[in-house]
Amino acid sequence: MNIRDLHSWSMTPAQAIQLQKELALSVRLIPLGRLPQTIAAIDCAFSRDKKRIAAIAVQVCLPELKIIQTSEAVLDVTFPYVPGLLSFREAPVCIEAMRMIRGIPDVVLIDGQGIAHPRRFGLASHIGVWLDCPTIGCAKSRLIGQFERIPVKKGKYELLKDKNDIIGSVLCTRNQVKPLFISPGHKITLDQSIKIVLSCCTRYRLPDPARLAHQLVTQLREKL
DNA sequence: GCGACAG
DNA sequence: ATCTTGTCGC
Repeated sequence: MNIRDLHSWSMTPAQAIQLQKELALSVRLIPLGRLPQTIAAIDCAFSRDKKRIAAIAVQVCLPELKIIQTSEAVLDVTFPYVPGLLSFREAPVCIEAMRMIRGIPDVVLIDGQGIAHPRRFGLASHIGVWLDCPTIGCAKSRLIGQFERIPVKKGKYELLKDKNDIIGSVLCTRNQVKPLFISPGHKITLDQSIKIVLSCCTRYRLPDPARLAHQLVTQLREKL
């Protein structure tokens, strides 16, 4: 897919925080126009020496969830891991992997938070704004937000709130298994995000596309 | 000051 | 994320 640069990735954590506040203004939680026919998922892994980061993008079709194409990218790590600033570490390689994808998927699943973030601009939102396409944050654990009780029945969920905002949901994707933290990243609503993630869940905690991307990037990791 | 803290 | 063995349950 064609992608244009929005900004440099070289900056200090303090500058990164300021940039997130500015870019968060361009996040649009508008409903997805039509039912998604193709969905992509991206996952990252680090080289053994932790100096390089790799990403795999997997595109599948719905509702079959069959792989249409995959792509990969490897870059040098240039930013430390700081809670709240994950995109400055992982977004560059994720974007590069998406650049190698032919066509444009209807929605992209990201391993991290969407707006369920201190400045409402998690990894999924950053990638969504950069690519100007719908993204869903699909995290395995919580960054911020409160919720009532942990759902344990597949398909059930609790709203994730921060102050007076509903920033996402705690979604059970498989019976009796630790829930996922779903939040819209860009150009999609929370309700649609939940439904789409569930439409990708067959027999595992992670939605199939995300699981596939994780398996593939883990293999790629060994060849680094 | 103390704990929490995506990947 | 990464390291790291066995073990409980469907």
